[in-house]
Amino acid sequence: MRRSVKSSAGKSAVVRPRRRAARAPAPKPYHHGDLRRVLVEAALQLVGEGGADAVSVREAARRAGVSPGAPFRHFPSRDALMQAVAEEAQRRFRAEIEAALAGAPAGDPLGRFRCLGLAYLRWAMRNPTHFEVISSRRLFDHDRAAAISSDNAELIALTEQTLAEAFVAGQLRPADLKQIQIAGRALVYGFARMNIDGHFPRWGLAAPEAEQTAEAILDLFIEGIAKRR
Amino acid sequence: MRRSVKSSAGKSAVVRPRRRAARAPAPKPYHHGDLRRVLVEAALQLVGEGGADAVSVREAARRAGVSPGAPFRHFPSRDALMQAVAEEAQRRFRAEIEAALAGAPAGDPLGRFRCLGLAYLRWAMRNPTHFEVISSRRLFDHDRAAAISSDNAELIALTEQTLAEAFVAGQLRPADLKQIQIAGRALVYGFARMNIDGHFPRWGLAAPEAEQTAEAILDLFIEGIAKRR
DNA sequence: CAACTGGTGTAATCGGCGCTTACATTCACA
DNA sequence: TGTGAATGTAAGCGCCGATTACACCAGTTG
Repeated sequence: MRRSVKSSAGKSAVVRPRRRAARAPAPKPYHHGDLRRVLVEAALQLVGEGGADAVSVREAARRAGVSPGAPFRHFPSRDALMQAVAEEAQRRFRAEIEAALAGAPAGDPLGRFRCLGLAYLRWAMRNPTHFEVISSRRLFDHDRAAAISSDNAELIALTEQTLAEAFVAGQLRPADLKQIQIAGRALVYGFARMNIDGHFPRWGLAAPEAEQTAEAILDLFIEGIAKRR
Repeated sequence: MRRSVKSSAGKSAVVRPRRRAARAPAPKPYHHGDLRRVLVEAALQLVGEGGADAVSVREAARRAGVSPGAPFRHFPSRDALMQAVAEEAQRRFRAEIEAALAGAPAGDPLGRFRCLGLAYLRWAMRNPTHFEVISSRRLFDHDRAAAISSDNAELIALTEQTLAEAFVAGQLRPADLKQIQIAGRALVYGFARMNIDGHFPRWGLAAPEAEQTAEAILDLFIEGIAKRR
């Protein structure tokens, strides 16, 4: 929408004859080779530059050095491209979460729960546009993106399990676990989206403090659900 | 973006001669009279039908019965129109909040805080697209929308004050009030956006239960910050 | 009353976009 | 070596936001 992308055009540089010379390094192979991946990367880059709305199929094609119609050989629609972009972003997100969880204390479920939330918040704060892509169903159809759905379902199951462990370990005050889980998700998701949606300036929160505030509200929440000592 | 709007066009009905006949009821006055307001209403309607992205200046003009260029006499850009739409939505939101607060218990600050959160959640759940418009800075420039900014600043100040009252009344356990406020906001905002962004189906939350879950997580949060009895 | 002036709408147009179709080129495999 | 499928290009459709030149109308002023 509202393409703000201007694109410096150019591209006039020497339209070499297509016939590949005997020893020339194949200046313009007709077939790109890995266009699909390059398109996703270009789109991911566009997301990083101007948000999800700044992604246009044509611009991605331009950056990949192909004609405007070429991407439609690989993606039936712009939304399908965005879906692939979202899958890639989700892949990175998940890798981060799992890495964080690997370095979490084993015997302290609530501590692991905190690690999960912290990793979620950190990644969202440091990759706001990528987070934006995976957060809204408008940008891609979550239900159809099997990879994403299962990824997310796994993450949901993971927090559920962690919370259950924390409960049996006697770390939680009595409450509905499902409600705790949803509330926790709403908290971190809301904080991340407040960042994306530009709410923090109005709260007097600059970028550097935002991340430590994220940690603070997570701890506030956890204290709220933890059994008082 | 990605106009899905089809618009049945038509509009061919009798292009009466412009000269107004002696007693005719002025079939097509050249000047619309209140185009600005009508455009905002049309845009608001479009938001309700297909989300914020479904708003196009041309479609709003179509529904107002004017030419595609006419809106630009009143709004320098589509974003300016969206800003006006957001101001209208924010006006309604604020009215709802204030009405809810009017019927809140006077001597119980924490109860009033709960009322605030509940009104926020309820309005957001029942007017998801309107909420979407006022929630994202992408759809309009919050900082330039003086009316909105001050509205929102007032709401922020209101919750801050309510929390402070709850604290002096001894209703809160020791904690940073600002952090409580931000956490509370993140919670309700996150829940509302999870609804907008279509997360709830993945959580097994249907529309009817969502609203009572909203209440439940709000209570969970409030119990977390309240002084234990 | 007539003429001017400023506000508001129309018509035409521009470039960008998503997407489709027809055609060109190349690769992989029989 | 030939041939079909895969993958690129070229051209074009209709939509969009936005701009410009022009038409119309209302209210003021002489």
